[in-house]
Amino acid sequence: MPTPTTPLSISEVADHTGLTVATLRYYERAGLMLAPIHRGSSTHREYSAEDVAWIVFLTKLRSTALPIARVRDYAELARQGDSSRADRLELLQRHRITVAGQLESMRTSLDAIDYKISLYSESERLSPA
Amino acid sequence: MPTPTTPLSISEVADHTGLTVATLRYYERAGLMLAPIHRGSSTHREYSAEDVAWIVFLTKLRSTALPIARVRDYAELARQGDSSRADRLELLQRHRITVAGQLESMRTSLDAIDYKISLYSESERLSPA
DNA sequence: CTAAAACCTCGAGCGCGGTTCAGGTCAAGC
DNA sequence: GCTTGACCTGAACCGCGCTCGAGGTTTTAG
Repeated sequence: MPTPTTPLSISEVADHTGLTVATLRYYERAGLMLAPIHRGSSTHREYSAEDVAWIVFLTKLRSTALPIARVRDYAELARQGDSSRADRLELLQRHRITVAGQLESMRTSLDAIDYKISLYSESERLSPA
Repeated sequence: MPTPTTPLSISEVADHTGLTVATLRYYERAGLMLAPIHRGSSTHREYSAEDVAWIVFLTKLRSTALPIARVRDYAELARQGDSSRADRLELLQRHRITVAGQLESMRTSLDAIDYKISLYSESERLSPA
């Protein structure tokens, strides 16, 4: 038997993911979900554990600055099933490279900022307030 | 004698910094420059070496996602001279902490993405195309 | 039964960070 | 001296990623 786990309301998912309910609805409209969110005998959304797991993962993609359009591409590929596996892998690998570059660039800039900070701290030491 | 070094035109600065001429003008209008760019016997901008050095540094601030409004704050402080040194240091240090957090969060998310990639690669290995 | 809280849709609005356009002025090469 | 390309200003416009508001329905607590 597959673990049933009672579905979550949109505000529960918001609490769990750190997104707002507005953002969750927006993401759905934007086609980022793997499947339309189930509505149980009402107009209210009921998120399954799988829905939530996907939202958590897509949030990680977003937090590494993957544009929403790319997340949608990924979701569309995923919806196409197994035949798209290679394409999905490639999308992630491409993104991995982009992120690595960003991290490196940020690290370099941070070094320059740290150097500037060290200059301030240095002259602070030499001529304290 | 202070190194005079012939001033640079806006497009030369653009080439040197990787910004566009439009962005350079936009930054100036937005109050990000330490001083208004000098105009030599014409309406054309003439960037000094100091101007360019500052633009390079502010670009590093921007590339670590410091909002333009904060860069302006920093520039305003710098214009106030020595009395603002402590405030400038604090601004940079605050930002430093923010960036460190961002880097850590990106790194964590990247790990999740790498894990996903490894899953794809793994099942690729088990059931190759 | 009722009132309040949570949910719904649709569409407009917003903040950020530039970018583009119109309509000129200026300067360097021929 | 004239053309051509770089430069100027001011203002409108854009893409992204949400966010908010209006107006209405549904669930839940008392």
